[in-house]
Amino acid sequence: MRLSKLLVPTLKEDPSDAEVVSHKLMLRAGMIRKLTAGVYSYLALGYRSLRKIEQIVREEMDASGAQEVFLPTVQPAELWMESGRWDLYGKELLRFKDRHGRDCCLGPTHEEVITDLVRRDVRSYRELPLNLYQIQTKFRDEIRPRFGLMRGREFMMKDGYSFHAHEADAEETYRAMWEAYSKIFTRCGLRFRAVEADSGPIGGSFSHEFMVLADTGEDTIVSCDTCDYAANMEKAEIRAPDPTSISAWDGPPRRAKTPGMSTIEQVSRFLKVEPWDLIKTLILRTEKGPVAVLIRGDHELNEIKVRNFLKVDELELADQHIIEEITGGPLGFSGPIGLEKVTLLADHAIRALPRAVVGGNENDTHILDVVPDRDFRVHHYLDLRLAGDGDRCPRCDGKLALSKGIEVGHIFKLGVKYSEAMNARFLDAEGAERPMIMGCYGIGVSRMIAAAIEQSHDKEGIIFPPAVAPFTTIVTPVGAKDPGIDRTAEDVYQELWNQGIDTLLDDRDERPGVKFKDADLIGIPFRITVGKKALAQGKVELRSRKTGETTLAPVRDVPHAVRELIRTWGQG
RNA sequence: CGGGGUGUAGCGCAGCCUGGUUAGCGCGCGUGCCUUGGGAGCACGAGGCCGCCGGUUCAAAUCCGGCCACCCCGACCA
Repeated sequence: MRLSKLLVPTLKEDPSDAEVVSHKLMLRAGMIRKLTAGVYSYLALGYRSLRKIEQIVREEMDASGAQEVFLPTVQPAELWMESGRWDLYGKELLRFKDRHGRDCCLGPTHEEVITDLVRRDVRSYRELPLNLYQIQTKFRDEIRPRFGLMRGREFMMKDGYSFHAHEADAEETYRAMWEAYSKIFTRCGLRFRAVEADSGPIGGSFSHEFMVLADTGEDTIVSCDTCDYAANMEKAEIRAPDPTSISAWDGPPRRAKTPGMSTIEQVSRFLKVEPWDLIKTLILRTEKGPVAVLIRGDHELNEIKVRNFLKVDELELADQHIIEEITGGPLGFSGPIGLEKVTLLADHAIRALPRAVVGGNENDTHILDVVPDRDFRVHHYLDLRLAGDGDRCPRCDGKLALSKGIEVGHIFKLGVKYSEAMNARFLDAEGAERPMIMGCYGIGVSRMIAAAIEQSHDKEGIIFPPAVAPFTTIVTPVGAKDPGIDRTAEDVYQELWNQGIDTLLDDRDERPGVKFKDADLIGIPFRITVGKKALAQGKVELRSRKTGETTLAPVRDVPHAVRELIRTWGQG
């Protein structure tokens, strides 16, 4: 295509309302424009990238045995009431009424619709398994959309759902999706990692997130420096410390006045001890009643772990009334000694404390020289905290390290949550009626563009991997008054298209500097510069956006040379 | 939803505190000359309901009130 005919409104300056690089660069490169908060229009370049990613997703999904369908965006409330999510989903679900006053919503996801579709037409185990997917616009009315395509309200997503007669079959598809996702992200030229994720209260299932590695990512990845264990923050397990060799303190506990000192920082400074000598006593409220959780002073609670152990949905810090009722003391001075009324959970690290400081369950009082299991009794020692740099790997002797990523894919074994709620049943070989076992598999297609840019850019602009670039090459004639240059540029351009390489021709009447800057900004992987000097030898220049390396090639060799560059792109 | 901030030409901004010429600057845009290997130069020019509504005043981009939009931080972390 000819750049002179495309709408590519590049910007020299950063738009004031963009914060992250991918957002700034996509705006500057003329790929997208904002319509309203979290909602973007795709211009030619942005849409080409989007479609390239879609196509890769489509090819790999089809190859994995899934079939593409297209489901409605507007969905009736009844379906959501049936699954129970009409009340649960919250304000992210954009609701409205049609002209007849019927409640409707814009689909933020499609479990209900797909389950409804399948339950109507599938009766027998002979028709299973099924794996259906679509690539479609989703709308989630996020509290605070931000970062451009990274966290929009309207976005493009590939969502897939599978239906099975047996667990084993569901797991096989799960693995197939894992493979397909790995191929997709690899083909897109992304550096990524699949990490274990928490599967929530649905139970017994498992889940993986696919994270694009980027320092600017919003999500934290916990990974082992030795083995291939990797998990997200919620899920990351920590190996318990070895039984301590330090003999416990044999003196009695002492009470100390700590006026107004209720935070870990205040108490440790005041008593001249380290934060890891303290025990935080957290009183939590759940729908099954209050519990107390002990965490070392320098550690942080992982609420998901508590939730999963207790099998509760609601979990929050108790208010001061509950705290006083449970502990007899005010908020900020809770401790495990004498806590008889509640279950007491403790992180593994507590057991290894030889001589700790705890709250006194009395205003302005802490207790020193406390020995766990001697001075108070813990009901369960568990892994209850968030992983940190240097914690021990649960699978090997390695150490855990934290890094940042952008979630671009999530695969999930759903089980029978929706099939049960919505009565999606089949008859098995014995003639018994059973709910279908489901899996669901998502890819944030539009987010992948942003992730690719976050991962790959420089001061000049975007550095697109060839597979997701709006165009693979750009032919840039410089020296406008020379008809030989224009003709050669035209020839190269035609030849590249003839050979199936999508190419942009910068036929604008602009100075070379402008063309170069724009080509770099929009991140076309390879630039073919047609200029006087090289052309005198019958050659053109071939430049890699990524490495900046330039080589000379005879005109007829260009398509071959480009293919070679694409092939070796990832190794540069 | 709580807190903070910003709305002035297509984009980025100044002006506002201390009301008073024709509301400026850079980029971009148009025309012409010139230039042509990393966002050139000169000249001329077009382009503004100063977010919206109301109030104060002889007079409002500027002061006051309300509304709207957008951005940032936070939103069960002792």
